[in-house]
Amino acid sequence: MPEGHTLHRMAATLQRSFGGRPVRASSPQGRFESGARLLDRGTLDRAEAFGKHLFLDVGDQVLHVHLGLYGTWPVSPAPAPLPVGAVRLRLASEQWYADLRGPTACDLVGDDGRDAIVARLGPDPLRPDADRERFVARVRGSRSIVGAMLMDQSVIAGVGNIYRAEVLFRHRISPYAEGRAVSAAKLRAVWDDLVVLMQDGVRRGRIVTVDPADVDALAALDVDRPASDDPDLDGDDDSLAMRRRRRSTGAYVYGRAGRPCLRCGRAVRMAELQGRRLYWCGYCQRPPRSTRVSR
DNA sequence: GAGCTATGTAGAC
DNA sequence: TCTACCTAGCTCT
Repeated sequence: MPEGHTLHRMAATLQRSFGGRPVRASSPQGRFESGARLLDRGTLDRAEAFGKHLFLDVGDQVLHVHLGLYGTWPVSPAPAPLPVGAVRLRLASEQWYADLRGPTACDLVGDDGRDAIVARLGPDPLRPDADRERFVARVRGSRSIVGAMLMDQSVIAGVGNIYRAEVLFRHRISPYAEGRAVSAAKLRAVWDDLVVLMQDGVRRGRIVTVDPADVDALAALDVDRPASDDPDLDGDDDSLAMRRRRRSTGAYVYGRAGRPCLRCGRAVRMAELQGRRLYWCGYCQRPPRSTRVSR
């Protein structure tokens, strides 16, 4: 779930639900008991995200949360039920409660700790104070491949595996192109696109990278077999069988290994890069002649 | 219900 | 480079 848009949305939700009032804090799991005691009955002054990091100012404490791969922190209407499973931190008010589960980080870091974390991060496309040119200069000044740089949080904060794959496809950039080989104009276009896509992700609460004009064509590509092959598929489009068949991920290339590229029809490729799965179209995103390597 | 996988990162080696 | 973190949605049986 959590790329940068998730954290920005979460910050806004926490601010809206708990902001300006004292909160009750507890650690039903016990692993954050001392921290929760320091937060308890403090007022949430501000919740904000930098990249994939979330910071809450509660009283004189600064809470730092990173959800990692599978952390969650949904806000639900009170009354809070008895905690189920490993709830690292529960925030509660008369109207709302929020159970934090499975985070990579949940610590009290203070202002200095927050500054140190933020200083490690590159510009975040979702923050109005972000410096696009810092991102462009960093990529242009490197021989690292752009597919790796987009996942490097010190280069650009908040982008994860889905936005990486999709934005590179949208701009027909090979993930294996060296940063210095990508033009500044293209990198500015990538940044501007990420701003739009990620803002949209904050609004919707999910990642949508396929242009409306392409949605139907892509969904058609991702139906496993034509409906005529199977009498069970008769009926409306929302039949269970149809939904099971429709494998569309809502992405151009992410999660579509082996399926046809919408633009050229060739199979979308997948490779492991730094322990993460990388998806791209080997034809639409082929590197420029001068830098081409066999892949 | 079991098993697999994932939008991530830090620390050990 | 490998592993821990230890959730939740999906697929398979």
